[in-house]
Amino acid sequence: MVKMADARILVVDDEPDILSVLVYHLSREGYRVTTAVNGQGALTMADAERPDLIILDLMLPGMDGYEVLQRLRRADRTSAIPVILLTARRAEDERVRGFEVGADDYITKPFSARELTLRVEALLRRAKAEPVSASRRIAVGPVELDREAHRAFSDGAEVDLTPLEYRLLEVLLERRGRVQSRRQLLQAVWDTNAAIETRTVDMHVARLRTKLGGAAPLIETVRGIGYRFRALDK
Amino acid sequence: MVKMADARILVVDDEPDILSVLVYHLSREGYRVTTAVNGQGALTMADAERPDLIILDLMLPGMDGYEVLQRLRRADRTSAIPVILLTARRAEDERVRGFEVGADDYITKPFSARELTLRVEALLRRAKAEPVSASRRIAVGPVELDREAHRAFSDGAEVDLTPLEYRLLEVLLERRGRVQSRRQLLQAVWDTNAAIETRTVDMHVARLRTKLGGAAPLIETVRGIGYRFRALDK
DNA sequence: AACGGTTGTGACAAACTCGTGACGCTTCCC
DNA sequence: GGGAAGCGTCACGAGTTTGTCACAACCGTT
Repeated sequence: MVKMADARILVVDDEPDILSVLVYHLSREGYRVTTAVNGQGALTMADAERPDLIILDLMLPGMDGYEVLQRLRRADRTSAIPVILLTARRAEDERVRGFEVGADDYITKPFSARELTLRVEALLRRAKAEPVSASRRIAVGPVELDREAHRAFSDGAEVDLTPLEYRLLEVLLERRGRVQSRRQLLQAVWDTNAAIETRTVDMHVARLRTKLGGAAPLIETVRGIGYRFRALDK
Repeated sequence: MVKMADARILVVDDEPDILSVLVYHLSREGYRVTTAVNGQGALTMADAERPDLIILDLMLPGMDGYEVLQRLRRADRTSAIPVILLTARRAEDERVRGFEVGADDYITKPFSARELTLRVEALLRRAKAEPVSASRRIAVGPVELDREAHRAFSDGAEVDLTPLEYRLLEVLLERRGRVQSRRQLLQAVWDTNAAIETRTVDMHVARLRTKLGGAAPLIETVRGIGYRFRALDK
């Protein structure tokens, strides 16, 4: 496995104890760690340092974690940086909201050093694997999309998709590996804040699954959250 | 030395290890690499993607490399793409057969990264020296256009086209394989930002289809988007 | 002015797409 | 174990998109 050390990680937390624990473990793994103790600092740091990963506590004085995340995602320079949210709360809707705003992963306090480093490694690996393709062609596992030709392939064979199915697949592929809530998908695929039942997304996911075929479920269901295209990059 | 990066290369191999080695080295050189793991996928891909170069393993499950190559050479759209054959076998007659079928070069496993990139560069340079289109004649599948004489042929027989139909066909042929929205076609064929209904395009496409004849739909409809000219293997 | 050919548009039918209610199954939680 | 919530899937009808016909406007030529 490729060693991911040398990656730069920005840790954002206002509690000194937690901050130091995080810095300790991450440094030990060989990451270069920088810190911020509030939202404004986090944004400044993210923009200046362009870290490879951000670990962000939800509870911050002033601007809270959600807002930091939202601003990160809106800014061109930082919108692609993977973010792990950190929270003491376990509530389900916290998670949902986090994913909807664009978090890539989630850690609840208390956490073990092992859990931390595992998730960090996983995210860095994934980020490296996907060179953020706005390109002509997206390929993930057996599925491919030729955007110029507007064609989709599964296992090399062309798959006939309706316009909506095509867009849905495109969005899922672009955000492969990340959970997308039904609402996010609605927003991305139907673009407007259309008055459409979220259940409708299920229907189209089912249609896509059928058309793409294959034994392994390429589009995974994340119960209570939404869907995720399996990240199968080689 | 001219930098050849940005060229698109299709790599066809069923062994994951070899595939990833190839992809790694080629990506490193700046090429845009796509892959296929069997013959059928390779053909589909070659037709859709129109890579600048194909690296083709002889040993494939199902349809073997020779057959893939033969079919490539028979298809108008892909017949000019340089192909490098890849094989573990050293036998002389393998090489001979490969060249007879239309390979441009040959690499035996194991190979060094340097050998690979040298041959790729050489072939791309050669291919670039002879530009394909903007020429007097465009031929795609059964359809041919003689631009100097301003005449069109289908299956060898001349087709009588109106000026507008001719321009529309020309545009579609030049951008074959890519979807063109009705608006794009209007812009390209009627050039001005003419105040013309987009539905009018449909009408002319229908007229073209009728005149070009043939069972196979040469001009494909991409529902919700527009039209795309397609070349079919013979 | 008539004529033959070309081109744009409205109209309509056919084909296709897509949202939704319904229902049964699974998973989760108490 | 039982109920509730989440999810997969079927079927259907309204709505949209496309293929095609017919026709009128236009244009250069006779």
